[in-house]
Amino acid sequence: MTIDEIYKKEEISVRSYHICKYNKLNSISDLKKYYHLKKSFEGLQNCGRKSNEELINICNRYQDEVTENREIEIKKENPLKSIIFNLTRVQREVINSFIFVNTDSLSTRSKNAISMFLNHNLKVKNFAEKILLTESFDLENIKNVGYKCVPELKVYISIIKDFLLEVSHTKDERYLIALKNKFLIQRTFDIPFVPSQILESESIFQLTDFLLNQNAFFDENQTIIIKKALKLYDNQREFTLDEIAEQVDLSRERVRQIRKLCLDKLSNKLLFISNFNDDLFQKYSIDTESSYIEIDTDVSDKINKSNNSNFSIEFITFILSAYLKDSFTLVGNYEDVLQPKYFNSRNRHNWNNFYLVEKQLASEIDFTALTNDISSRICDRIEESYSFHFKSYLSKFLTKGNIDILDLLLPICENLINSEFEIYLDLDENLIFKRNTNRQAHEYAYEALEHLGRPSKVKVIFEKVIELHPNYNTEEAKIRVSMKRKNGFVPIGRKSVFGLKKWESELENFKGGTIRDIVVRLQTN
DNA sequence: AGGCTACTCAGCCTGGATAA
DNA sequence: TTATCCAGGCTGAGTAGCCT
Repeated sequence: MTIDEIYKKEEISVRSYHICKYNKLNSISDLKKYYHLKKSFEGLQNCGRKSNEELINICNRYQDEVTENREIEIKKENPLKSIIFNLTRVQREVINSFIFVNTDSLSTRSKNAISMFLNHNLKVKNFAEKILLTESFDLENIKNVGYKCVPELKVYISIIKDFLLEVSHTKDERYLIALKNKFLIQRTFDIPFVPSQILESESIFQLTDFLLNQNAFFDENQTIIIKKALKLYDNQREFTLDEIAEQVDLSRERVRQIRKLCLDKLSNKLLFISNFNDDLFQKYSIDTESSYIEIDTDVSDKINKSNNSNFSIEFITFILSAYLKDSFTLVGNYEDVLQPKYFNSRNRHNWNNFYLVEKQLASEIDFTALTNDISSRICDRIEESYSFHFKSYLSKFLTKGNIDILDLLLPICENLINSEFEIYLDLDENLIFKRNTNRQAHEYAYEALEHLGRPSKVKVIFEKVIELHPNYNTEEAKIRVSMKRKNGFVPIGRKSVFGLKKWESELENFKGGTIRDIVVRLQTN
């Protein structure tokens, strides 16, 4: 209680009041301290016997309160210390993630300042040691914190302190987690009401949907932009940047920048959902113990149906990757996959899909190098189909040379190349690169002659070509001119008869060449 | 004063689609 | 097969306003 309050209650005289003010004894505890030290107020200027009695009286009257206050002060200090050091692992984790998310939602300036102050260690122990338990702690002394940041950071610290105290009261994990969810959602995103259905179901998809629609992850414009520019929903219309720009009244370029900005932040924002404890296996038969998770239309339908959502397979996979961040790696480029119109495949593979691969397993192989290699092979001109054994090919991309792991990786990689490149292994597990150049006329003629098996007239060869390839659009003249020596043909005589060069060595009694050639040969023999 | 953020603009590049 | 158009990407320069 302050001296002004005492004076207002008319418990002390004007003289005593002035004595207190003049000597900076502004509260009862100040009076008490002074009295405790000097045992009398008479040493103060203007203080006579009457004022002294009055002030001593006040000290005695409010003694209980003072000692109470002191007790509270002691209680406040010591317990917090012991509370923090006695937290269980779950409690610490809960608080850690709370601090992390709260820090992340600060303004850039405050965030940078506070994480610099904490040496980028946002764990509760460090936070408490540097801020809550340091008596001399003063926000304004933190580098880069100015008067604008102070109120924001004050709220930030008090939220964390409140949360810490609340968490310390209970050890029931389920309760803790529900409490954290509610705290987190309400405080982090400033959302006053969270439907209990979301907290109870603990569905990460419902939560994502809710937070997106509440503009919790991004502000209103940003949310509009990512909803239209990213492939978040099933069967959604693709908008051009110009269309979106018109809706949010910004330039096309700015929309692109915001989209990039949000996309870069999206997975970080989604980390929030890992606070939930969703039972993916029971609900959707997603086995989080397996080495590879594939979301097909069946699973996505199931998810959308039970959550009343309409997420695309790609975004569902993305959400899952955030949720399962500790045990799974998201293989695939998120810009490629989530931005339908995005195309940046300068010298690299442009991904169609995401793949959720168990973390350990994913670290064994360089998926990027693998896809880039296949991609560059496909982009090259392939004059002739070729193939090699897939398993030994894969071993080139192992990061730790752990050959034993290949059996586990093979089905994953096979699936990956099927959907990324539409190329398939044959029965002997060979990877086949099919010819990608147009077949030329002479090749058709060659094939036809091989079928005919003996030197034939152009007309016959042409008919054979048409018989073998009814859809091939060509003419007799084109076939005739294509049959050059360099392409492996030999003309025989002057009657438009052609054979294959290779027959000269394979067949007896076969000698190709023009009449002149034949005469020259006979003469030299 | 100087840093940071949000934003715009111009210029140039690329790949895909389509017309010639 | 080649030329052209178009959407979209990247980059650097620059502005305004706010904050420390």
